[in-house]
Amino acid sequence: MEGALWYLKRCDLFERLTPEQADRLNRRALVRQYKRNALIYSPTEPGQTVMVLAEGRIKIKDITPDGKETILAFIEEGELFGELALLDEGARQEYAEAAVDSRVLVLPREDLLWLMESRPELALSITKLIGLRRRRIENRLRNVLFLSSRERLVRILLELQESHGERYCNRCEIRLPLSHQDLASLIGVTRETVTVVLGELQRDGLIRVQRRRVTVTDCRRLAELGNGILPVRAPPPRHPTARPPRRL
Amino acid sequence: MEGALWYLKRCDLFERLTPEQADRLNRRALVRQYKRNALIYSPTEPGQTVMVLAEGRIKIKDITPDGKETILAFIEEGELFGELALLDEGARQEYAEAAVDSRVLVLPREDLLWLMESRPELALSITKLIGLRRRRIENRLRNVLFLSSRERLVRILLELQESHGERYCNRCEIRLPLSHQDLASLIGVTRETVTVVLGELQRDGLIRVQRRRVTVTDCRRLAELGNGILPVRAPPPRHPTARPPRRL
DNA sequence: TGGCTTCTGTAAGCTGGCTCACAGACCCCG
DNA sequence: CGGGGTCTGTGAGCCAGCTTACAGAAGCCA
Repeated sequence: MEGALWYLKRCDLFERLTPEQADRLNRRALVRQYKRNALIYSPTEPGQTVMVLAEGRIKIKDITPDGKETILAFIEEGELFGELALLDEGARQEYAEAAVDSRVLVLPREDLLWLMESRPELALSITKLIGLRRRRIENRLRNVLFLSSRERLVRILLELQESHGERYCNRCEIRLPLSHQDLASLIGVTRETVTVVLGELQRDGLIRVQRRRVTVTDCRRLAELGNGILPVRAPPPRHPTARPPRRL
Repeated sequence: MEGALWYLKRCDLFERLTPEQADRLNRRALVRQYKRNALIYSPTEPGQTVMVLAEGRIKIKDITPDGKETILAFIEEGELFGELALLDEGARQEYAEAAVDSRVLVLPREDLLWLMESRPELALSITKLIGLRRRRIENRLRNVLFLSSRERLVRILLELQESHGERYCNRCEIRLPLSHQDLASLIGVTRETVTVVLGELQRDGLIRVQRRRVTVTDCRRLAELGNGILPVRAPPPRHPTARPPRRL
């Protein structure tokens, strides 16, 4: 019962609450645990709560009736999610699932709305959060509309590196379990296409691909590719006379 | 100079301002006029103002370096736009242009931020606005990823009818000048594809197409198409023995 | 009122990415 | 430690929508 507060305080949004505010949230918040792949909420469920990720990683996604999946976002520790429940109690329109074992703080929307009323600067922060995510989605839309699968893949890797990467000099580990299918769902292509393009990028020495794990091995060059500084090369001839260079 | 206030009051967001609030806005707001196709702001410009459309129609769009265009939204009279300037003074990332001759109320972001601080319920309304538009974009993304050009066109027509339509029973005029290119930019296909599909829909008696003008002539059936109640038919055989039925 | 520009209509041919179909690698759990 | 899921790799064939290329219609303005 006091765990909630402890987690809350670690989230930038909820620094410096007054004692009453902290107390109310502490009384009303819940901490929940989810195993990898467990469902946290689903699209038809009315949004009555907003969540903060205390520990783990969350995948926000959507699935069509015929089983095709889009991933809208991955949530990092300390981030808010399910925040559109603040707009109204309508259906969530998306799934949230634990990408790894996770611990989640659940806040009733009324309490957060109440808090926003009493703390305008917090309300503004949340507005900004929603707006920034909107910009991100708008960008995704642009990418889907205008870029080839290769370019989209490069950009999503850059984006993931930015928000979920651990940087060492010119290399960067993406701290998310990422299957080819996940990447495909992020950029709107098939798994097979991702497999091929990842293979090419690896051959070019830009990234290292392991099972459900991607490491950017040349951040600089990848960024240049993504920004159109380097032309995004067409795939190399598929059957060169010599063996393609191996890279471990 | 007192025009500003008059326009403001007609916008739901700004009802019931206190005299001081009204006064401050009135002093700081500007009214600007734009001719059809005039540019209101552009992507690289830092966002220092938020706007309310007093009269006319605004097109929010984006263009790639090689000239391909997406339309993100059309703005109706009384609606807010350029609202992401509230997040930060970063680049706007989009164009706003007058779709017809328009009159726009320009509010410095600081004043609106100040107003949001002093009126939590207005801050919340703006948050909702941003959030609702985010949902709309998320939907667009889903559509682009998962639907055929035909289905996307049907859905965008339904959406436009909802937000910009004038309804008479089972028919509905879309009160926007809409070229085939515009529709193409809304759903992410080429103009030629739109021309063909519009032709089919017209032949099926669902819509009526005139120059830069679309009328839904059978709202009910169109809605059923869009919701997957009716199967979204493949195009009819292109060269039937008999002439295709003419409809005026 | 005539010329220019924008918008619409049509069609032939091409192609990036999808579908389908396996095969082998890896991993977790019993 | 073995067997069934899950993930990755590859390739042949297909197809929706793009590209390219015109042509006529409709509005605009000089």
